[in-house]
Amino acid sequence: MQQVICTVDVVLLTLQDDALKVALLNRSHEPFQGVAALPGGYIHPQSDGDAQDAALRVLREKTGITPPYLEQLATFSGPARDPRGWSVSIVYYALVPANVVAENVHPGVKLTSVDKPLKLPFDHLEIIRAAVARLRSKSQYSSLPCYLAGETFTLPQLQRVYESLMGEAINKVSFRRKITEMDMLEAVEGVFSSGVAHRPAQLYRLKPEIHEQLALLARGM
Amino acid sequence: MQQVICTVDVVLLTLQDDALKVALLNRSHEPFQGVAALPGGYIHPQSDGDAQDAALRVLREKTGITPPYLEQLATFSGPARDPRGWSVSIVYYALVPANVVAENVHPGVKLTSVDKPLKLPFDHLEIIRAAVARLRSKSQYSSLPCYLAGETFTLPQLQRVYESLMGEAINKVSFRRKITEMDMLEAVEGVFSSGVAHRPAQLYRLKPEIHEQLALLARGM
DNA sequence: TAAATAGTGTCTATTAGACATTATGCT
DNA sequence: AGCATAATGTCTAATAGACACTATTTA
Repeated sequence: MQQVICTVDVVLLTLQDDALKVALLNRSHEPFQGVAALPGGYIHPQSDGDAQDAALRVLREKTGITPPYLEQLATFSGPARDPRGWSVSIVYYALVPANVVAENVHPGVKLTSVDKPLKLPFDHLEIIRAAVARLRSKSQYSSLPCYLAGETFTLPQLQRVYESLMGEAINKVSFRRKITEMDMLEAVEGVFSSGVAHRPAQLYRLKPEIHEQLALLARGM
Repeated sequence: MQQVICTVDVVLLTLQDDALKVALLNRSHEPFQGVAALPGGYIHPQSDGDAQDAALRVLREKTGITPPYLEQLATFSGPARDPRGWSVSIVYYALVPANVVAENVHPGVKLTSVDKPLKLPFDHLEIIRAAVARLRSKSQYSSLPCYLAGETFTLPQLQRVYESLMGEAINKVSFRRKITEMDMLEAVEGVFSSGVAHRPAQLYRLKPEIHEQLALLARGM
């Protein structure tokens, strides 16, 4: 009969100071007790409706966060990735605005730059690299970065999010044409009052019908 | 302790008469014995190096085919998708040229149009829809369709493959510009002699360094 | 040499980016 | 008023598509 260990892991990503951070926490059990790793855990067949439910539960229990966006990344498997034996990890990635992290995150969760050289147990480094690659790839042609920008945001703020993810400046006029083409935002009454000495920008939010969905571009950013 | 059934399923896709077909075979065991379904089976932790190895083994054992392209699609899970209990299926999709199918496929494998209304056990219909959506999506901006076109092919043949997948005509000049931009083909010495009464087309094959990889376009087809 | 399709040159339309101008808040 | 940044208008560059023309094979 089978002896396959079945777990979920979650790559929680957020933007802090224009840099992409991943949430790590010190493991409470063996193997690798005390070592920083991705939040993860066993599937609970008695209570979990599917693997995504398990990922949401694990993320809530371990980090205190319920993410506005969660998507399956891939499944990692093999005999060597976990010292307990042949294992399967169904991995999800979550996008969370910085303020939602700050207000809800459990103490002990560490936000670490994804570009820093990380030492991580299991195949968690490979998993994080895959999640970041997926996010950056989808950011080229979709509304995905909006889920890192918060509940409401201005277009200059959103452009900074896209630029941080892509690692390069975007033409302002082209950016706004693309945002209009995606048809995913609605203006929030009242404007962003920056307190600084210049014209304030209009606030926007994702249209309700877009939540947890993605708007797509025909030809990319 | 856990009671999670861990399996792999494979969506084998091929182009036959310009239509996308999926390989189905009648199940040899319960549940759904005798019913047409995707090739699938248990992971063998003693012998499988990872889930992809299990998918290759299952595909070879059940259909006789070793695919030139195999990629993880997604993992499907939950308590209701399999009557045996809470289950996980790590699903792969394979692209195989029609002639490779014809020359190697086991008797009993049925190729069925993916657009036909299918009655399938488990969540196999949803899985096939996801695989077709992934293939069509990636065909917009990558060399993926080449794996459906055979070992060697002419540019008019390749264009027909792309057009069949996308469901619409492509401008010939633009298509050739995009193929050149992807820089993935090398000419095969000698030309395709169609035997029909017109100018023969140059034969091409994927560059060796592209095999099992994808060439990408900056702005799509 | 006529028919059929391969392959390419070139013009036009569409899309993206550069740059400039106007708008609007604050000090 | 003057500064800073938001928002938009408009010109230019780059890319995509339409169309036509040449090339090469067989009947």
